[in-house]
Amino acid sequence: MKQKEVLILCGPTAVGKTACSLWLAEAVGGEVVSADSMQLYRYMDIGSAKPTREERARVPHHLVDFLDPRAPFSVAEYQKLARTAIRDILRRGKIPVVSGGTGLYVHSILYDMDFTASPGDPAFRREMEALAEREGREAVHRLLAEQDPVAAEHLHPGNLKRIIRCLEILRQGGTIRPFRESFMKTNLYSCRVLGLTRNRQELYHRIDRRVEMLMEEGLLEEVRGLMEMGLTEDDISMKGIGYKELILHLKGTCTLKEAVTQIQQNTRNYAKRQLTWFRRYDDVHWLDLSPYCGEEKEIRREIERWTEEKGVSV
RNA sequence: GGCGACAUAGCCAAGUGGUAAGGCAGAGGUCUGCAAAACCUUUAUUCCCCAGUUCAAAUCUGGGUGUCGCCU
Repeated sequence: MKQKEVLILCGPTAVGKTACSLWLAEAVGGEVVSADSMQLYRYMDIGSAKPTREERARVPHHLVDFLDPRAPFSVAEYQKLARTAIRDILRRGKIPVVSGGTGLYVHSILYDMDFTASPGDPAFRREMEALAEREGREAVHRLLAEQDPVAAEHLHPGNLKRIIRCLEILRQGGTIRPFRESFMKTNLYSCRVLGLTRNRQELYHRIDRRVEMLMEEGLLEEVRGLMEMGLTEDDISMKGIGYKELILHLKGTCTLKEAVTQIQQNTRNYAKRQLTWFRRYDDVHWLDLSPYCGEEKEIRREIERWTEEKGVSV
């Protein structure tokens, strides 16, 4: 049986994923499948640091720039779309290169997560949120403890969102699997993971600089346009860093300078969380980009070396 | 030059005699349907310096240094 090879490229924001994903895809003759929860959306080109039209012309891209920012979306949907895209690419005899910084999205491809059992129930969620509002988060946590003590033990009472999700699953007759059990590798494909990282200080500098560049490219205008389309801070797409802060500024809550500083801060915090997420996988091959300052050829060679080592070829 | 206020962690700060709150940043972590989300843990052997009072001082006293404000 022919092995179904899938390459995964992960790493924090601003580490240099886009450039590397292109080199990687070009090196193996692959196609990029994005695992980024913001680049999904149309009209959000600047703030999500989407690959440019030219970059997308070099290599076919999937799951980028196709979703209306007003549409509801979730991992469950992503998993379905990503697996379909991967299947199609494999069918055409090409190698899928999953590239992205959204840990949960990557996880939904890497691991056997099953979302089909219990769909989301907005009414129930609102009801539970109201309960938490009235009687505190502990009350909701207690509710979970009554129904599934083991799950409750694994969740901190403060983590309302996930407690509600557990209650939702139980209510629909589902069961909550012990947390560690979900870490079984999917046998859908054989995955190889390349993780990009950088010296922390350097990464933070790159982030600060990039946010300034996004502003120069017209992020404020982009956000203004989205607001004119009717988007508000309540839309999922507008929870994205760069969008939520500028909406506040446009609504007069803070100065532009404050908003930009906040974007930089939030992006740095986000990058740290991404690293935390990806570090827990022990089968990641880490590539530290810091030593190659400005030496793109060197990085490209490193990536090619990795694909050769792994015996990946078209 | 005179008068006054202030000096506590990288930053903002609470604390007026009883053994250094809190927030932010930083670091580490959690993760099965909003994940660029949500949540958790952690960070000052010491309060500008020196001397004194006291069983006990970030807190009181004296001196020094620095910063800010006002006046000439």
